[in-house]
Amino acid sequence: MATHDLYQRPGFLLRRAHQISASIFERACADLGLTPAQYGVLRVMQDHPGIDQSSLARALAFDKVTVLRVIKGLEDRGFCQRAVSPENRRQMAVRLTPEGAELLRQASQPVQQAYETLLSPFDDAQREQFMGLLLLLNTQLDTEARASFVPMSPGTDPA
Amino acid sequence: MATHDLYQRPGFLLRRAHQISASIFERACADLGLTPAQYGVLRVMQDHPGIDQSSLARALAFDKVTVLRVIKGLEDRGFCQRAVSPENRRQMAVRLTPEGAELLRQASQPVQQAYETLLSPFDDAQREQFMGLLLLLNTQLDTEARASFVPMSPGTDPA
DNA sequence: CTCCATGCGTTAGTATGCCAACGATTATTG
DNA sequence: CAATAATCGTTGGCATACTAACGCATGGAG
Repeated sequence: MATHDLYQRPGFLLRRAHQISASIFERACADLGLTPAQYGVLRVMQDHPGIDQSSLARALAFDKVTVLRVIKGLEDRGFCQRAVSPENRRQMAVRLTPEGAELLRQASQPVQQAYETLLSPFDDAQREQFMGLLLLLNTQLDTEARASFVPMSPGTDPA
Repeated sequence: MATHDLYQRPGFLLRRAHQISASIFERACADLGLTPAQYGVLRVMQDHPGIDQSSLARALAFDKVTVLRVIKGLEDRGFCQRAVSPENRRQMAVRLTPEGAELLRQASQPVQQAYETLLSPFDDAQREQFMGLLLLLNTQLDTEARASFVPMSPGTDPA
């Protein structure tokens, strides 16, 4: 009878939890005008300067169209640059501008605060449980996507 | 240093888990062309015939604009009807059509299947933990929203 | 009864997330 | 080398999700 109580369905609770999480993040970073997606994209750019857009999308399990739009928005605001890759003319190499790096520095504190707020209903043991279960669900059900992406592989993180 | 590993941030894991959950649901209900949001709206209509759009939105913690568009889409496909409430001309009373009720019957099996797939990485104890933690997070962090809505209150569910 | 605040539905705009399709480029394969 | 397949970026379209603002109806205050 799992279909009876709508509010106890895992899909419903997950959707709502994600909604709350995004809301907390956006409120914490409202001064910077930073959304969770934008933050994720900037973080990957920071760790992998010159990464191409499709690899960036795979790294975050985002759609490449979504990443394209997020990057364009960040570029318009001066936080990153795009240039055709010299190695492969199909690819656009993206990287942070100094302004983008500065934005990430300024975001560090509010992001940490959002993290604390989101997990505030839990004690330490529950936090560990929650993260572990989420990680298990993600790794077990995550077909392809980030599987092919190797973060921190040798030669991928210059500078 | 919680900001260091992007992939271990709860917000990232929640977003990804929600994404996976929605994907599983949509795949299971692909034949019916049913999304999680549409299913939720239909379920509330079933439980509360004649409910107005804003109350429906609060019941699901949806935005009322989102609910409006979902309902219009369902109306276009013949699964629900909208009519100005005789009691309050500001409100639109929505209810299932027989086709909508039939759709919900046909969805019952695939929805159950999606539920099973989503929780398949967990054993029974983990399922209970996971649901409990999600419920705790939602209830603790859910300001207003569904708080004002009383499902199954006397006089709210006419035949 | 009249003014005013509130609530509802709607429109418009922005941001995420998906799929399908296209041209361009690269890799593969015969 | 030439034909084919695969990949990348891009555009367009659809479905969520939010905010802001507006017209309209209702309820309450004076």
